[in-house]
Amino acid sequence: MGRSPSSSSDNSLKKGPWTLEEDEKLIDYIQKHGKGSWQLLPKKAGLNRCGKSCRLRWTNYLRPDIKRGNFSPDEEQIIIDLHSLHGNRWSTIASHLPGRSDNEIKNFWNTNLRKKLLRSGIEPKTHRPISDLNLFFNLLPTSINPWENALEFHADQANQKIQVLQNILKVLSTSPLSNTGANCLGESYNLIQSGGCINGIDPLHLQELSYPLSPNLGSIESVPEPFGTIYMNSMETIPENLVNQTNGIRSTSNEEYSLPALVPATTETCTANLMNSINSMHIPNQTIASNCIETWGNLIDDSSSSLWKDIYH
DNA sequence: AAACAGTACAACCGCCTCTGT
DNA sequence: GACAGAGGCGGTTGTACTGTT
Repeated sequence: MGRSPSSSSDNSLKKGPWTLEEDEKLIDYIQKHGKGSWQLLPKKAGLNRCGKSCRLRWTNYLRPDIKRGNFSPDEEQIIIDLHSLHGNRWSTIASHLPGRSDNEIKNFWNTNLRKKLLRSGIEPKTHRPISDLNLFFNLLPTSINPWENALEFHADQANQKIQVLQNILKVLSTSPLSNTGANCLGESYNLIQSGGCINGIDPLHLQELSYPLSPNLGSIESVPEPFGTIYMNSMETIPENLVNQTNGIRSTSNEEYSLPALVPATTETCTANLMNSINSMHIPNQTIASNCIETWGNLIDDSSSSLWKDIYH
């Protein structure tokens, strides 16, 4: 493969920020003669720049159809979606956003979206949950960083415990998995205990994980397991054998699931809320196997279980 | 007001890919 | 098929700007 001589090899060529005069020369030349060869353009246009520099200046800044200014929420979502699909293929992403250059999108990703995803507990590279909790918590504001607020966090354990259960039940009640009734409860406990999520929601961290939704992530076959997470695109029940092989379930469905607002947790209100949640799941009582109830009872009682340790720590 | 930290973004660099010979 | 030139791409850097202490 051939390689163009580095633009840095000619020290007589100007580098750095473009002046207004240079911009005008470039615009004027291209308007009159078209782009043609970038290699020859600077000489013809009377610019002491390399062709690459001219091309970059034109495509990223000077071309008439360039759109400047803040990215709209729609554009943000498109970028996130496309990034989950194509990775750092900025030019490919830019081709879906008229008026935006690959450079601009790249900068916007690195300075905004990347951090936004990190703060949401999502690894920007993989668009999957951050598996390293230290990394995740380090990204949180210190006011909610459990490492730095250990005492306060500890005091809130009971409240969180109940809240997690509420979230789990809420998620289950809005999940297609709820069709599976008692098995769902039991399996979900196993899944959550292993660090999984239900329907894109991570009950352990009391937050909804919002995923860029890419059609090609829809099938179980097409997605390598990040840390034992299954992606599914159908509303069908997950086969029992498949569930047992994995740690988590995540849906790439477009549906938004909203978690219940955090509530003060007294024993009375929590019990009532839990019972309400269970009742709202439309699971026939007789289908809830006794071992499932026992599992959840043990879960609630056993503060030393690995699940609660995950939450507390 | 000054110093420092964080952010945004234009521009550069080096490698890769495409295309013509 | 091998080679060379040109353009394209993604990663990185430099710097201006803004916010915070």
